[in-house]
Amino acid sequence: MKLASWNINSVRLRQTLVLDRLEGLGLDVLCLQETKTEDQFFPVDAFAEAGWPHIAMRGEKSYNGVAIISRLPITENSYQNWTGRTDCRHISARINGQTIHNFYVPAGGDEPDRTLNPKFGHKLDFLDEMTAHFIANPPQSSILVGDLNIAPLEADVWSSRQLRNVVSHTDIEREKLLNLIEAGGWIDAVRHHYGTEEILYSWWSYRARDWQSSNRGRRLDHIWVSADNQEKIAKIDIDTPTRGAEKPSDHVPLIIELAS
DNA sequence: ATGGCAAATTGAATTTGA
Repeated sequence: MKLASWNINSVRLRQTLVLDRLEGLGLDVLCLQETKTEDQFFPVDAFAEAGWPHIAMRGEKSYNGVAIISRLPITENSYQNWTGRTDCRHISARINGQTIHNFYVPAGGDEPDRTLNPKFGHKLDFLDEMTAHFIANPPQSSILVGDLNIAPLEADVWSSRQLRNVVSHTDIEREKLLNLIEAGGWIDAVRHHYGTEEILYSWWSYRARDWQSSNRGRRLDHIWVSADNQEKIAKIDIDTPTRGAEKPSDHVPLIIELAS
């Protein structure tokens, strides 16, 4: 099974980009985050015509929104309202015997202090709930993907020292994400494939004059697999060139090929 | 350690992203 995860930053604005970049890759499943549209406006016909007729989505106006788009039938799907909100940050689907979780973890605002910044508290609570959930429900034949908005390792950011107090790379976030992987029973498939030293990014800010030459990236997007899937990881790709497309998303697609 | 940007909404300015 071949699966991609991509924070698309508006699926309606970039539906042509998605189809252009991903058609021809032989993808079975495409997981999108930040679709930024209500379900009634999701471009389902365009995906169906391109060969992905099965869609499980959860969107709202303006913000957030996730979708699992599949060539293969979706046998069941569900979602959870994490931290008691209905803000469309999670959907899961069962496809070809695998349970696929697609997450958009809160960005967390600017100030890394939950007493000053409720958004940071929301992010930490979200991670705590995810951890408790997967401890109580250990994943099996499962894949977890998404924009988790945390770059946990030194080699996940352009400067660990300069980003140590910047939301996405603070100690508490890094600890919570690594604990979620460990205690939650997940394998970081990207790091399993590339090792912990190689510098890897999945996001580059829109604000850089030249994203490529400044190259101040962060690995905020992730693909994890349950332990029973570890030996099936056949290939991992981070599609960096997509950041250089016309009207790009600030995130690039991550692709995993899992042997069946 | 940001920030030079971007998208969606509501109506040129605001919110959010990270």
